[in-house]
Amino acid sequence: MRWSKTFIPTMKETPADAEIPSHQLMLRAGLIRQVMAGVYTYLPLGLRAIQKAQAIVREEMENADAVEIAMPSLTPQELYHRTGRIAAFGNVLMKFEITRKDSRVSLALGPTHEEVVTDMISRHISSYRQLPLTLYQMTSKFRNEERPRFGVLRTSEFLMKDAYSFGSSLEQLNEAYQKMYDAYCRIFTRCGLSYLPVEAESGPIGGDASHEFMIPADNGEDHIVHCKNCGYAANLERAETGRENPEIQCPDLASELQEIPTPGASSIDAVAKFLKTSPSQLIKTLIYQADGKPVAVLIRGDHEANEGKIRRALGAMTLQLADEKTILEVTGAPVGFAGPVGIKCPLIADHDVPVIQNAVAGANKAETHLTGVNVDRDYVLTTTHDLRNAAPEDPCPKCRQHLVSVHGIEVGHVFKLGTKYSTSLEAMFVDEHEQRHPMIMGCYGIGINRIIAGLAETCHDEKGLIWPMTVAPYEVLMCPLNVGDEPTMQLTCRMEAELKSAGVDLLVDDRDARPGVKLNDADLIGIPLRVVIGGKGLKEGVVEIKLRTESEPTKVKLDEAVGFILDKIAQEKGKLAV
RNA sequence: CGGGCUGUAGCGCAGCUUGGCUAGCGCGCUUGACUGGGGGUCAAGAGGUCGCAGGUUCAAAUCCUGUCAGCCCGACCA
Repeated sequence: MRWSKTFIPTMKETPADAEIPSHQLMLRAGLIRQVMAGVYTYLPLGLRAIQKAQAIVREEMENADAVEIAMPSLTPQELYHRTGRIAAFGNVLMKFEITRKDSRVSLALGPTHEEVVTDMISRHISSYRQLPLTLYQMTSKFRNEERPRFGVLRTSEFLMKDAYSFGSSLEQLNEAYQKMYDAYCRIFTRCGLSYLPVEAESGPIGGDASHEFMIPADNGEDHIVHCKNCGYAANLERAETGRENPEIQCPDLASELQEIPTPGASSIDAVAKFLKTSPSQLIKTLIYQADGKPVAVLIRGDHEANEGKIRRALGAMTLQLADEKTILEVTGAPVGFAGPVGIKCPLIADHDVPVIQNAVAGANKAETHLTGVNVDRDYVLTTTHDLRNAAPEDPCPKCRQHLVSVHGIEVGHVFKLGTKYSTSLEAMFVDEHEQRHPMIMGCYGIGINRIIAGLAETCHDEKGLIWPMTVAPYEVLMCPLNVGDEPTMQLTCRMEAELKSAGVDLLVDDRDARPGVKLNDADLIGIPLRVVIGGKGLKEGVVEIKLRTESEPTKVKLDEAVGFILDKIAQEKGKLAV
């Protein structure tokens, strides 16, 4: 391809709206343009990178015995009613109505396709002999993000590879899951991404039922805790913390329970400051409604409550923070002064709460806190639970060494679904004993755009992008420095023909521009191999060949150049081979 | 949905506080000349409903009200 024939609008200056490197560079290098918040057009360079990533994903999916289909973006709302996800998705699902003759049809743009695929399978698979089966597709997904952000990392329309496995047994599910897990590792390695598989919020099956694939990056939205010692990695929300403390009793050194007026101090920080103590000395008492019934959740003041863990500990279906009215009823005080002592609802506490000696807690009385609060004497617990998010100072749950906290961009998620969708959509099979069972499913997603954005975010320098050879929009960029020079262009055309016939993805910068402009653009768009053809080199009978990652070019004799380039490409690809 | 910020040429910005000449600057773009190895020089140009609507005023980019859009923080996110 000739630069003059394609569309690569590079920008010297950074658009003011872009804050994170991937967004800035993808705009400046002419990969994307914004249409509206959370919606982007992919320009030729961006699209080519996407297509390279897709090709790798496709290869690995086929390799893992998944077969490609294409489901529509237009889906009937009725299916989401049947699985209960019309409510679960809420405003995230893009719903609309169309008119056909006299009837109105309720549609939704597919946010993911569990319903559509399961419904289809339920009509065509009825025997254990037809299982297992894994289907996948790469199509646009639609989610009405309340707040799209971070450029192309979180958008309302995005490309996702989604796969669904159907099996007749747990063994089949586990096998499909493992194949996908392995395929994902191969995909991200081949794409040149450094990634971290982390334990994620688990599904109905529990255990190791869900993993997210994260790209460690400062601008990532997800929080991960990672143990450098044993390799344990988990989503912050999922990571286990603390252990049950068997000795729940009042310490000997307990001081007296004392009521202290704390006017205006209702937040943890305010109370700690007011009483000149640290937040870790406080008991945070959160009033929740679990399946509609109030419950007080005790967390150490400097810790963060984890609603998923609380819900599981209570065995509740729904959990939400109580409203002011309920709080007033249960505690007898406005929001901010709840405490475990004398509260009129059940208590549940995190492991780290009863070990606080002479704690500070709300007095269940307006503008008042208690000091010298101790378990056993002042409030009663029979057991404790893991109810909070991991904190960076927590020890690794596996090896007790230090955890580090990092941000990550989620690029993939594998999930053991179980029978949630097959049950509600009646995707049943008959086993060898003529018994009917719901199929056991798994689902597996990859954000294709995030592969590209993640690379842009993590692989760049001050001059621009640095593509890995495998997903680069082009493998080689030829820069004839003076397109008006006859010998330069003769050589360029000859090499162009030879490289093309050797199957090289080639971009030729044939613009009549200053060398500085071309070389700076070359660095910006980050094509991995650059070939400079200029007067200086021609006099010596050489071209200059440089990897984007190298600082100095190699001078290569004209008749050896093509071979040299082919070797380099193979070498670079070899580094990412699996 | 709460909080903050910003809308002036394709991009980056100044002007607004204190209303007043024909709305400016840099980059980019067009034409020509010179130039030709890291965003070159000179010359001549094109390009604007100052986000939109209403109001105040003799007069609005500037003040007021409303509205729309974008960005950031938070809440939310199968």
